[in-house]
Amino acid sequence: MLKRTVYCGNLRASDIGKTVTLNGWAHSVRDHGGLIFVDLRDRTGLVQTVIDPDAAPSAHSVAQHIKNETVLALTGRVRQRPEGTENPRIPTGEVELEVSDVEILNTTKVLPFQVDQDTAVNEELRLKYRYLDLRRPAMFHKLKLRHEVVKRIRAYMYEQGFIEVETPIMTRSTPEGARDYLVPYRLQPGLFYALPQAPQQFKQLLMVAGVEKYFQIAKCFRDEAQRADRQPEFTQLDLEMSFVEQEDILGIVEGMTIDVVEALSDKKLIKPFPRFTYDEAMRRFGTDKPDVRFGLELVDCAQILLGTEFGVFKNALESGGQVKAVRYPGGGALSRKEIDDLTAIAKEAGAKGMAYLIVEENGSVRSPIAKFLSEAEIASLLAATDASAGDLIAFIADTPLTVAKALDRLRREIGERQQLADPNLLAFCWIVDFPVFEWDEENNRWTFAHNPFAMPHPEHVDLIESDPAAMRSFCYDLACNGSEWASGSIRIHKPDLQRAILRKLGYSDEQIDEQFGHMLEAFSLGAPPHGGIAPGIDRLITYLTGDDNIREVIAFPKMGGGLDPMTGAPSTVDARQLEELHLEVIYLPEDSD
RNA sequence: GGGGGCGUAGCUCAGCUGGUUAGAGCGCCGGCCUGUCACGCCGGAGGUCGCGGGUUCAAGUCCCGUCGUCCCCGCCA
Repeated sequence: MLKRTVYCGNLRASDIGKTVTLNGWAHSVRDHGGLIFVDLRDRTGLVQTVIDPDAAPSAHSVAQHIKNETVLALTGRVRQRPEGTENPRIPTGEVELEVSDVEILNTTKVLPFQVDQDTAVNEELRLKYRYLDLRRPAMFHKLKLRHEVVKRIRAYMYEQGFIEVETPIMTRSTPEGARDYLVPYRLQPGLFYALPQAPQQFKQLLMVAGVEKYFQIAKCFRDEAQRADRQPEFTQLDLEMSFVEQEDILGIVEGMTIDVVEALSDKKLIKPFPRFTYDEAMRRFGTDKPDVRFGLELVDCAQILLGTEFGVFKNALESGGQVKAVRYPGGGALSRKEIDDLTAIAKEAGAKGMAYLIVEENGSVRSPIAKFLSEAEIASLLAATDASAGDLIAFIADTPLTVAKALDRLRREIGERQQLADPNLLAFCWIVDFPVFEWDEENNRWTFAHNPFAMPHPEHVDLIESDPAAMRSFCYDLACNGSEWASGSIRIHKPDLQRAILRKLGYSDEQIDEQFGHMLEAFSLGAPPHGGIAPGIDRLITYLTGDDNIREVIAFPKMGGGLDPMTGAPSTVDARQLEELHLEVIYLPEDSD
């Protein structure tokens, strides 16, 4: 085999005159009957090669069999392209390879789809032939970018004194959180390992072990329904530090994020990252992961509507609810149907309806609810929402949670429709001081709002019996453009407090000892104060590439049901395997659910 | 579990209010072509219109069911 002496994409005018060998794939072939042009591609890029029947007759006869994606070794002399035939669209466009020897290393059948074009291809087909999909330069660049990001993150973490430690993939199932993937235990019937949803307990135990600064590029597994930004297995930068406070963790992650984004992309950042408490984010944006690339903050109308006669608003306020509004710039031009669509979005979020005011060009107001409101109320509402001619103001009156949810949806919808968000901006922002508990209406019990290991604010610890909902913790999320990308907390490091929190979550002491005993014991054996965070690597890459689907930045992702059309996983297994694992598959009748 | 979109040639798609033999571009096969770069020109092959049922003189088109996939809700410490 003719072995490569240089990569295709690296050839430049400075190489003119050199005899080189290239290895790669035929990206496109242009056979003129006489001259044959082959654009040869390797992972660095393309270079044009020319096979001349007069200069190299034997090479030419072999080259006639070259088709797209034929695997080649080409030897020849690098030369300047004839004047007027340079290709300024590719970096190697000044030169070409004058081929003297052609070796066909492998041929190809008809391709399931063309790799030399950027036209959209059905995703299932791309995933079935992912190795072909990844040959496309745009896909390779994503793999490469991901590599650069992880490399840069590692360098940053090493520089900061972190130690990289691997934690087990086969571990113990945890009762809370997402559904676990289970691995049957062969040596004893009925026992299972679980794949980790995160290395949470291990990293805390590494702090007890005195590692002090730990990180890992960690695979995590959650058996939950997929979304565009969720895969059953995904990757996090998992980190934990001892003898630190919240500020130390935020500083490390903010510094790392800025370093990576500025080194590896052209995206703009807001520095320093804005910070909101959870309560403030909910009040101003209706969500704990706001897209702060645009304004349109929620406006609380309670003060204005204190004495209102409008039943819907009045009832909401009197029953402890809220009336809040969001401005839709230019929304006055919406048709009746478009307003109905907007209302449907609010209803899908749980709202009973959506009231609105439209400001006409002459300053008058058009609205189904105008007749229920006084002129003073309308004037105050317009002033409070900063409304101007052509705007629509959408109102939601309901419980605080529903108001927040509905207006968050509306705000995002408006932002998207009006293209208010700068696509070149990565607006990271911190959300801090999450609640410790939230009330689970469905199951009539307290559940944790963030994670069960988060340290409550010390001044709130006494509220655990009197007002658990008011307790706040040293929990923090880092959001970006409306999605969550990192989540962490300062942890509880004393057994008594951890036990008290778990009790409040409804665990009996027996259950606590059974499921968390090893943690509590560790905390009683000299656990240092510690905390950590875990940013999502896959999502970070999509921020940098602009992809809206996480599958685009994962080499071998899974489809919706967790299926891999390339390998056919998941698959059935031999009866003998099942027997060894003490498992029996039971097929329930169709309608048994 | 629920809602919505999509499913026509190897790939990407068009196919109107149902009406001759279901089309285009790319790819593939054959021929021509010595400066192209998505080379060009000529010719050709290739379709159970996802699957099943129904309405109709007639279904890619309308209806019902079903399967696959994508997005969203639920779910996701």
